[in-house]
Amino acid sequence: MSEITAKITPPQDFDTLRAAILERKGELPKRLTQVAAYALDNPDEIAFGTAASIAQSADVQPSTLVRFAQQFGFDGFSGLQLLFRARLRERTSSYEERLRALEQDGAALAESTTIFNGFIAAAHRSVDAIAAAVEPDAFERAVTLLANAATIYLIAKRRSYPISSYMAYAFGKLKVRCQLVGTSAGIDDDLLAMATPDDAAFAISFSPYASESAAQARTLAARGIPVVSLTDSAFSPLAECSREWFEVVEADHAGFRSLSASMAFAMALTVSIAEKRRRG
Amino acid sequence: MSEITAKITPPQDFDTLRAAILERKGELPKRLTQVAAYALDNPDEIAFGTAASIAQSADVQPSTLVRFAQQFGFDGFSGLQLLFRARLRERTSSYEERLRALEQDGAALAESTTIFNGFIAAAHRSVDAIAAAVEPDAFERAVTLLANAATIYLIAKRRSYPISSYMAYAFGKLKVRCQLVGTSAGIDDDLLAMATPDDAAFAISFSPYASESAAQARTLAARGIPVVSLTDSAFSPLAECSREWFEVVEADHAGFRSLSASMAFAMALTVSIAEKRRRG
DNA sequence: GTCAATGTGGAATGTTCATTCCAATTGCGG
DNA sequence: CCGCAATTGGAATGAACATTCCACATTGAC
Repeated sequence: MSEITAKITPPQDFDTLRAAILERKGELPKRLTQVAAYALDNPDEIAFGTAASIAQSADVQPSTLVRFAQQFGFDGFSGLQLLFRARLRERTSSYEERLRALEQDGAALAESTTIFNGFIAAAHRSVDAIAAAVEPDAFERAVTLLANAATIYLIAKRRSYPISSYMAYAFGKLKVRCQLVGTSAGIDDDLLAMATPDDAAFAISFSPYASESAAQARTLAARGIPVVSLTDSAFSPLAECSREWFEVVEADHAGFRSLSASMAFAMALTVSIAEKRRRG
Repeated sequence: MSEITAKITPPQDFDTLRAAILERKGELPKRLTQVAAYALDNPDEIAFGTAASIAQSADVQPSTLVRFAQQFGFDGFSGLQLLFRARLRERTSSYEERLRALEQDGAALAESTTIFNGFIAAAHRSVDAIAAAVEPDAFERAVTLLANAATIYLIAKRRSYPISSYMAYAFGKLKVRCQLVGTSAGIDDDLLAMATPDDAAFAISFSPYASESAAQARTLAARGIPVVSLTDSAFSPLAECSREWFEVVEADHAGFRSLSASMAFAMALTVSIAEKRRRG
């Protein structure tokens, strides 16, 4: 009983699999062709369903699904299904695929190159994520709120400080009055004591949240000063005391995050506010 | 044994569930709060994983996941998981709609939305540009140079200051000695006078170039201290006095630039340096 | 028309998984 | 400090599942 089907290595990503299916579609037996057509037409079903449910939809037996997967070098149906799931995960950020292509050369790459590519990919994903997460209406409300403020207080400590410092720089250029809170010790609270309900605040804080930022935001909110915030989780203490808040999930590489997406958001907010003021 | 938990009907869609979780996050026990945070921060994991794998990631027991789901009226964990899957199915289409709206450019859109989309697109382009522009070998050389320095001096003024300030923050966490130059008036030159050829400098400057940054970099270079720089043009005064220099062209929107690509580069450099040191 | 080879359906199997249950622990009110 | 209730961890359970296997059907060759 000589094994004809030499052990082929299965496709590693969805596109390769798709190409392989299309290529062999003609030479496949009837039922397997049926599965092939169904798989390419209903990839989402394959990703989420169970073998039994998919088999029913495609009008074949579960065992046929297994045979189909084995035709393409997988151990069983589950291995093939993983590729369909991965596709769904990465559809938003196709950069994962690009990165994996980069990493395939990876053995020969210097570690610094791997790290660099990782941060580039993370930046892309982060920007995609914030583009999807920010609701235009909420953004517009936040802009209006801040544009109407006499002075905008920018609250940020530690990791988020670079963002607010860039906003302060840009506001300066744009002739929008703002006050950076979070620089050096002590004077912060005195500064904030001067804020009135005619003003507004923009607070930024990422996990692990600096307790002063949250406390300051809460204090301002309690005094009737509207707070807009940028944070990385709905569980942030900032979320609950803000009129409007936005979530930015900076993808990380090896546990470190760049601020790429936050920076883009911050500049969009800054310029939008200035523009709204200019127009009256 | 009177049943207290009257049979509540579970949320029917993801947004409702999300709202319910946020609403009750305060009154939930510790482990369930942990699950709540994990679920909202890693929805994709919930959608695809098995109860066991998710439990491990979230650092709880599988049974806790079931209890969590039951808190919100589901029979078990599987019912809750369905909502996370449905969300993923729908997200793809809504994200594509968003991109289409982005390209249609603005008829009915609020101005802030146009600006926001513009900065998102600019961030994408910038990151692509720097990924293409940075040569791995040069990057590796720069990392080596800076990793060997006793103290790393970070020179940046104005627009580039937020980047160096984030690097300084990260270096602090990573236990890499560095000195931020460019904060307040006067003391800069005194600081730099202490630098020796065992040290190194990383300078950042974008057009219009702050004259002090260029002058400081030149002075250091003349004293035999290696300088690495990040700038936006080959004509930058920094380029000529640097051992290694990198070009980042931040795409702009309406004349304003975010620092998205520079931030990604800076973090890649920072982490690479720390990693190289750690490995000896 | 017969035989062999290939393809197919469906039951049987063994594994993985969600769920349940109970004991141990923690936190809280007295 | 004690006792009770709520919460938690982890093993036990039973259901759902992918996979395998075998009998049967179909196809194509001689």
